[in-house]
Amino acid sequence: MSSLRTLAESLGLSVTTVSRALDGYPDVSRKTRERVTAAAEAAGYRPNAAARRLRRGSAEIVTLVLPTAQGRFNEPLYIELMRAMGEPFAKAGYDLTLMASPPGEDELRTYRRLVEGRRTDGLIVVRTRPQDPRIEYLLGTDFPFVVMGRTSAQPGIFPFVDGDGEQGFADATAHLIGLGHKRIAHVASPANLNYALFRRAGYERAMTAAGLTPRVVETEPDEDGGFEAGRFLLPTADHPTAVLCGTDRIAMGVMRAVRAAGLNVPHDVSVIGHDNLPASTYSDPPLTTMELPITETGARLAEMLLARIEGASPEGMQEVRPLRFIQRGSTAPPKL
Amino acid sequence: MSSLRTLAESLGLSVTTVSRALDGYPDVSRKTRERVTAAAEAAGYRPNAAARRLRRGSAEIVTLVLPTAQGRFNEPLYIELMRAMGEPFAKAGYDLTLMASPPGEDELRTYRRLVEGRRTDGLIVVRTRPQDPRIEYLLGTDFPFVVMGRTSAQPGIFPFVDGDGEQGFADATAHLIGLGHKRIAHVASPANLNYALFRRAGYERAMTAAGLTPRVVETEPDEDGGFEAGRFLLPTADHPTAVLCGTDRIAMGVMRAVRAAGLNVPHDVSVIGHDNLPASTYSDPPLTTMELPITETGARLAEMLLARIEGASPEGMQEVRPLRFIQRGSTAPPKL
DNA sequence: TTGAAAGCGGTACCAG
DNA sequence: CTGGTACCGCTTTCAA
Repeated sequence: MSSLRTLAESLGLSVTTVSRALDGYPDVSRKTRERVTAAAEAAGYRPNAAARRLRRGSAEIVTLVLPTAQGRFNEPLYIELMRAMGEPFAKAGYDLTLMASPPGEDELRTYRRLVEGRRTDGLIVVRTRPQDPRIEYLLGTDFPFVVMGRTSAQPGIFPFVDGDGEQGFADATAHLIGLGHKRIAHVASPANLNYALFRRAGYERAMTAAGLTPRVVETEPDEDGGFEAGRFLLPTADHPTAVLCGTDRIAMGVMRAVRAAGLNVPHDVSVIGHDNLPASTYSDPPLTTMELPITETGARLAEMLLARIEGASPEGMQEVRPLRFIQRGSTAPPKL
Repeated sequence: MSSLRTLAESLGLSVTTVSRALDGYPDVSRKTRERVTAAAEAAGYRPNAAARRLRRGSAEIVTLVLPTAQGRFNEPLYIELMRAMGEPFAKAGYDLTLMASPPGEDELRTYRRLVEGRRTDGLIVVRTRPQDPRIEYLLGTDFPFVVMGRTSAQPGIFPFVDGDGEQGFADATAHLIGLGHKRIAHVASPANLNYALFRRAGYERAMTAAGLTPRVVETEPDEDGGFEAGRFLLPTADHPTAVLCGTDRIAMGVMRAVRAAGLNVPHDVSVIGHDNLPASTYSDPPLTTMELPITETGARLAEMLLARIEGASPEGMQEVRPLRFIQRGSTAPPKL
């Protein structure tokens, strides 16, 4: 309600002076500033965001667009990411908002609206695909954005932070081999999710290096997908003694399939996931898994995006970070 | 980039005409309209959101502020809620955004910024407390908002949709009693969460009605809290044969405590939760639980908020809906 | 059917 | 140190 003008009138000052006093410009007398801030406080004055944006040409907002195909994604992760990024952005004067959008055509339209309507000052892209139309679009503008994850075949340079899924899955595979496993399967997320490619490659590399034959089943990255994959892999006598899963949710499904087949985790079949969901600590048995430490990732992404908004070049803003391996109860040496 | 003015200049028309042509006013010749829309399309014109907002006095945004205390909440639920509300809002021309905020002082400041800076046109409040300062604040303005959940001791009338936790927990208790259970405990969320009060009241009502003695343990509404509560309840010989939990996450922790005590779910101890998390279908055993159907809830809340923004009275916008009971494998008759 | 012009509420340049 | 004033880009009244 209270605008700069009414505030100025009530003080007998000009809007100019009031504006400057509130924005902390140095060229206002201390006494005036104090009077103004007190009055603003008393009147509960907040600048009209739209007016300010129009004038300053900046929305003071950064946006994470979350693709939301039914139940497919790991939502708590993104809320955690929001938490991690919230503070640096707030400190820099930006509101961090999340918009949900079904993937596909509409998603690109959402990006266009945001960018071309200047509804936001920067974007955080998540859930990358190997060749990602959102990133393609953004690279064609010079709009500031950062990516959690990577792409595989994208021309152009952009800031990202990603976990080293290739190395992480190679290490996990080697870990299983070290325990004595030979028949190790990989239940992979669909190849149209970029992380799936890296994780699979790491698994295959480690298997091949050990002279073992990779066996990959591709499935939806949720519990149902894992369950089906498990039902497919387990019935035979020479079933895998260990299953490396693309995500924790897949792993949950696989563990259930193991039980359904009358087998035991980890005694008959070891299971490893990725994401370290809250539920994974409390599954039976607790799930061995790995994760990209999200707090540091978020902080770094925020830093990068703020730098890009300030005009910094994306050069050198590409970071692949090691995954943290979390040993729990779902892995053990194979039965002899 | 392309503004109304540049567009108008390139067409040799006035901004007035171009604006009206694009907004579908009837008083523009068909030929002009076609020329204008084609040119706008070609130039990739999007109206500057800030300018439009300033002029129209509406942000075309509605906001859900998600309180995010570390790990305490059921985030997938809110993403589902966003999905459910997204379409009705989009159809009405509003962007639905989510902002994460740590509860407490800062949260209220967030609300103030949004409301007084006119950064949004409407708010969705979740995770209500019995006497909720956010709702108190909003009731003091005439700003449009809706609530998922209720309060207990709030003066004033506002739109909400909530699950009937009182009846749901009474029914669940009666269900357990029907199975033959007599020693039924309730692991409740803290009393500063409003839903905890209703659920507890329902449990106590059903117990008392059956002539049984209620036994309530209060704990943090997550797996750790459930685990601790379980460890507290289970060691004695006359431990409860059934535990009704305030949330699924509590139930997960309780189930783990049951296993840790060398007991079996549901054979020795039945467990029931609330929320129907994705993980609950895949726990071992799958968790018996209940839920507020979220799609309909979201649709209704969106409808209410749009009506409020249009100036409708909140009168009659209070809905308490029955919970859906989901019978799974974590409940059984008690051992004799 | 079209155009000129007045703002929406701030910010920032310029002058005093 | 303070005030006048020209915008930011769009919508909308009023006049032609």
